[in-house]
Amino acid sequence: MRVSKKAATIYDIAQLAGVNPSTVSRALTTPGRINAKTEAKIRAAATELNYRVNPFARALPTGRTKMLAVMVADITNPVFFDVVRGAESAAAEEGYTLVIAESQESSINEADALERITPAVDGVILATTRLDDQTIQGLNRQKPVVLVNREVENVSDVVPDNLPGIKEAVEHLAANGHKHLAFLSGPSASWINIARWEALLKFAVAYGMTIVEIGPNEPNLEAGSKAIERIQASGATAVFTYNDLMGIGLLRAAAERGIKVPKELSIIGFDNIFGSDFTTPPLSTIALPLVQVGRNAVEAVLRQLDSNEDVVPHGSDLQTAFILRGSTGQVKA
Amino acid sequence: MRVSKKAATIYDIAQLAGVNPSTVSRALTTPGRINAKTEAKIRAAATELNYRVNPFARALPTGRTKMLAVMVADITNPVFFDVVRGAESAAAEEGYTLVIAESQESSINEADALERITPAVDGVILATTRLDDQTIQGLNRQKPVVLVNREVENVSDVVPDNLPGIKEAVEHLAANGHKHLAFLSGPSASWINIARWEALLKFAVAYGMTIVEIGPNEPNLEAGSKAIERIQASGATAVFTYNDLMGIGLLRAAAERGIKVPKELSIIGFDNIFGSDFTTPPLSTIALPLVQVGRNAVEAVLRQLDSNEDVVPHGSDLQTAFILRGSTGQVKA
DNA sequence: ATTATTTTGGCAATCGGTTGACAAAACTAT
DNA sequence: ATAGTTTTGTCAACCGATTGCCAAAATAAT
Repeated sequence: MRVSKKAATIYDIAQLAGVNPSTVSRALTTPGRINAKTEAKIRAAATELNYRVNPFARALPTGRTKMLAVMVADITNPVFFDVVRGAESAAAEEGYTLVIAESQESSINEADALERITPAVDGVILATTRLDDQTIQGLNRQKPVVLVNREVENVSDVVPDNLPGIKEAVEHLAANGHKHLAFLSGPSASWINIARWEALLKFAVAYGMTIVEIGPNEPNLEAGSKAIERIQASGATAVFTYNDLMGIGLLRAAAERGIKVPKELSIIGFDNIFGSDFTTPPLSTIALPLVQVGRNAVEAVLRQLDSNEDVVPHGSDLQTAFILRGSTGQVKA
Repeated sequence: MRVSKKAATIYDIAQLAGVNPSTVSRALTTPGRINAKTEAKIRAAATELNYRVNPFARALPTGRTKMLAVMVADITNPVFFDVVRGAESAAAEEGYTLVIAESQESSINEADALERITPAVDGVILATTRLDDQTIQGLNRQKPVVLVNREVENVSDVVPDNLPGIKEAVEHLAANGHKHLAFLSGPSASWINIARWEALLKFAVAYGMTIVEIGPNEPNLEAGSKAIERIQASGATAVFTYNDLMGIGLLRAAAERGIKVPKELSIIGFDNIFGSDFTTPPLSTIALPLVQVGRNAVEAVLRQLDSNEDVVPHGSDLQTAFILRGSTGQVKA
């Protein structure tokens, strides 16, 4: 067994400083409560002993662990990179530590992982959860929950406004002569998938275009590639994919079959993930302010924790935006 | 404040089952210690109350938290995601939870974050740390440490063998008529950077080629792009970049200047990150078995934890491999 | 039937902090 | 100088589990 001269405790400090342990606790946690000189002495002793508060000992009476959980469906999905990054930095600023868990796109794993982690954290951020509304509401009764890209009644969320980005994108296609659109959809249980579809539907109709949904599909490269036949069969000249990963898959499949993008087919993804501009042509996409989403999610959790509000009102000032790159263009003459 | 009917404790179970709390603890943690019938009754009560052990209460007497920390330099660097993924799944299998912290490529942040997290975990995995050897050895005295892609005396590590992949790559270049190589190096403090350079040097010389080091550089896209002039000036016909990110940056800069890859310049990255095959041409690279690296790192930590070994011997059976894609080819006639 | 042995479960101390209640000390005001 | 207030630090209970020790109960052996 690692011997590791075990960490100093407040009792060690108390002895060194010649005061009671509870005085040490007060000096360290409630500045001002204790006489300045005594506090200085205690702080000096703490420094000398290289004291670090034992987070578990503290968590026991207070119930606060200073940890937040982020649940993601797939840790290798680049969408999460930025969300996690934003969350990480916001959490660190407030002295919180992030715990990241992965559900591997399965609601069973997700429930499991959540059960393991929930007791250990002060709040939970669910990014692309597959849980049903009831489960989420139940969880929210135990610990503050914030949803990313999903809305559930009585649960806080951070959902950038879909409409601006989708509107711009549809406008762009209309301006380039497209008449027939397709949406290569993602998991049917995905709230954001439905939200995207509904917004697309609305704008396509508004601009006098037809649109069909092709799916559901797994939200990955492979599913994007495999869909090429159905896309072609649909007669659509432009296709939105549920996410960039699928868009990239589709781009590849098109290249393999000699289908020219954007000449014969325009492709627009969602998310603007890392690497979406590495492709040839670079993928046009509807970008989410992912870093800010992560930050806002942490803030929302902490707000619930600090205040006694049970629910933070829906809605955020975050917006999507269309990023025009090379995978979209004029419809074939 | 969230009311949350507070979680059931072993005392609640004890009352419901009509036994002593310590009996509950034994029944739940030491199967067999308690009469089967009593244990069944206790388990039933636990299930009925939806009991979850409070990890903090448990951690206090045992000192074990069932959590492991993974420290990464940059959470947006795709290299880490596979490592984290591997680590996550290995940890989950053993009932451990991963805590991920980011140093943002700064040794000060890293020391800070480590100080915050170390008391809360049973072991630490350092991926691309910027800490110096002494600090790492000091940390290793407190908690088991496993290094990824770095070696420090008396500290365990997981380092795939560089040589096979580099050898293959250099051979490939030699077979294609290259005579002058360059290595676009990464951070000078990076152990793996030095290891890669030394291996390249060795094989370049062995195959009768010249090689120069160009750097140090930040390990990101931008630094790769900015290096294009120096690469050209060096007269090298093939360049290895410290990582794929830099290789992709270089690829882009080359495209912008009309330099044909691989006709005029061959480029080989390291790591085989997500997206390295999205580029045009797709990037040839030296792949690390990153997922397995993550898994092995967790295993190494747990081995130290379970046994009383203080150090696990260096070396692993993991290897690098050259992945031939489109960014390398025959030297210009 | 009695003693020896093994199981089983309860008691109580412990981990390292936090915090309400309270008394001693210090300070203020009259 | 005395009573009234405020400040400061101590005491002790508590958070929820774990675990060594021990006695009671059950079982086995003679």
